[in-house]
Order: sequence, then structure tokens, then C-alpha cells
Amino acid sequence: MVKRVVDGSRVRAATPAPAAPRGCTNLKLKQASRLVARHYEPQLAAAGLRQTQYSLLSAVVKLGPLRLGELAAALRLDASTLSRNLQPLLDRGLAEVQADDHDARGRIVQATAAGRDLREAAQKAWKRAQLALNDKLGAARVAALHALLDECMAVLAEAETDHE
Amino acid sequence: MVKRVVDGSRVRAATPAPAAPRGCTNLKLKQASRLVARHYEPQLAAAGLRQTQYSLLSAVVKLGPLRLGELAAALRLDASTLSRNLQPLLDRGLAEVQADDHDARGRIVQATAAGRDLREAAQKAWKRAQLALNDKLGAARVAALHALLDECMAVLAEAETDHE
DNA sequence: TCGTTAAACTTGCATATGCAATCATATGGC
DNA sequence: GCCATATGATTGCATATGCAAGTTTAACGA
Repeated sequence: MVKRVVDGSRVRAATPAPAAPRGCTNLKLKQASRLVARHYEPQLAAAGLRQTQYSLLSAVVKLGPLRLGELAAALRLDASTLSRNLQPLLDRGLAEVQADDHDARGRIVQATAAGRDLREAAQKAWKRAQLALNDKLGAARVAALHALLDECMAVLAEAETDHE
Repeated sequence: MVKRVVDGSRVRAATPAPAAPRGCTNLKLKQASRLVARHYEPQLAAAGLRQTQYSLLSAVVKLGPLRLGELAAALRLDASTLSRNLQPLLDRGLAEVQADDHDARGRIVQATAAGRDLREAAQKAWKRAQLALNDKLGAARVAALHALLDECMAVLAEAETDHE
């Protein structure tokens, strides 16, 4: 394993020493995601939502009434996955869909009053979990991670929407 | 290892600039994971394996004959998930399980010759996907991401095994 | 040695995920 | 207006994920 040591005196930001990545990015992301998910799970479960449900409900509340396709794109989810993930929320009356007046194919989704209420409660639970995580990992590290992930997603999402 | 991001002009070492993380780490990881997964998928599919199957097969090949529980722990997977993920590999004759002589409860898993062969071929496909990803995102960024993820996993895994 | 507890897996249940195929509706060309 | 094609959403299929409960087998205490 050749570790190219940065020689102490000078930092050469301009030429970022090769730093060849080792290991599988895909696997690392999956593993980290699983570990982190287990961290949020109990808090959100106490509030009555799964992690994905919380994300979805939050998105519906925040992005207001919008078409399913737009929501799927916003969450970077396959339309079919969104369609099914939404079902539990509809069953529980937390969200509702209605026809789009301008396009009979489209379906508009929005949160119900119950949905907004539950989301607000769940948000407190989320906040606790997030702060606990920041505490465990260090806020600076979490912030750095977020920044990196955002950058990566921006690049990949662009590439996705471009050529297809 | 203190990764100090120098913002513009001033360094305030004593008060580590808040850098409060924004957004949900859980969601970001899931989204990034999905995007990245879609990147590897085609290459590995061409080799005849799903991503998870590739990870699993690789682990079995590398970690040699070992107990299911140990494998699950190594991959940070629930035992039940591992049990089921393994099934397709067993069905295809890429891996095989046998009784543990010392403990009739335990089951030992190892790769078959076919499994090792396929893994080697799939590894080439993985390598292509990984290099393409490095290229898209920048090797330095990927390396930084790996480092951050490894750190986070180390902290979280320790916390997990400790108090439970 | 026998019953209790613990450990290693497996199964049942519910959700999560995406691709391919399908269905319904729009849109454009004619 | 009508057909070919495109678009929005759902369904079928296969896998992925974890918790709770069940099964089998160890290990241990009285």
C-alpha cells in the first residue's frame, strides 16, 4: 500500500496528490447508510413513522401539492417506488391524492392536516436523532460529509438527467 | 486527525466554527447510495450479479470459510438479511454451506470454484464502474468520501457493539 | 441430569427499491 | 378526426432490509 505522505511543510491544494480511492464506494455507502439508519429508526418509530415515510411526508409537506413524478424526481426515487411508499401514508390519511385538472394522467399529492401534525411531531424526533448523531460523529465531520454527499449527488444527478 | 477546512480569510481554532450540519444525514446517505448504486448496477449486471450479490460473494471469497454470523457482522448486515441474500448464490452454486463440526447450530459458508471464477470476472466489471465513478466525481473527492465514511462507520459500529 | 438460559439460524411480516411491462391519457403529424 | 408516439402512473417480479418470533442446539446451574 503506497501512502503518499504529504510533506509537512507545504499544502498543495492546487495539485491534490493522487489519493487513489480504495475499496468500493457503493458498498461503503450502503453500509454507512444502514448503520446510520439504525440510529434514526428508534426515534422516528416512537413518533410513528419509518425513516422513509418521514422523508416522504416531509417532502410532501414542504413541496406542497405537486405531481407524483415531480416528487419522485425531487427525492431521486423511481416513480414506482414512490407510488408504493406513498401507500402507507394514504392508508393512514396523512396524505391524499387528487386528479390533475390540466392532465388526467397526472395525480397531485398533498399532506392532510393529520399529516402536517404528525410531521411536526416527527420532526422533533428527527431532530433529536440528528443531534445525537452530530454528537457522536462530531458536527464538523457530519457537515463535511453532507457537503461531500451533496457534491457527489449534484454531479451524478446532472449526468443522469443529461443523457437520458 | 483534524480536518480543518479553511474558509477564506480567518482561522478561529479556539472556537471551532459551528459548521452546524444542515439537512438529514440519513436521507442524504440513502439518496447518494441510490444514485451511486445505479452507477454500478449495469456493469455488474453484465457480469451476472447484483450489487449486493457481488459484495456478498466477494466477502465469502475473501473471508474464506466462516460462520454465517461472522459474515453478517463483517458486512454489518442483520443475520436474517444475510441468510436470505445468500440464497441466490447457493441456488446458483456460487457458494455452499456445511455444518460446523464443533457446533451443530453454526453453518459454515464458502465459495465454490464457480463462485471464485465469477467473482473474478465480476471484479473486473466492478473495477470499471469504480474507475468511471472516480472519474466523474474526482478521485480526491471519492478518497475523501471513503475516509469520512470509514471514520463514521468505525464510530457507529463501536457504539453498537459496546452498549448492547 | 434435567431444566433454564443463551446462542445461531431461519421464517413471517412489513417495508424499500428498481426495471420491465402495462394502462390510461396527451400530443403531434396527417 | 385518427393513428403513432410520448408521458404519467401503477403492477408484476425479484431482491434488499430488519425486527420479532420460532427452532435447534449449547452451555450452565442446581
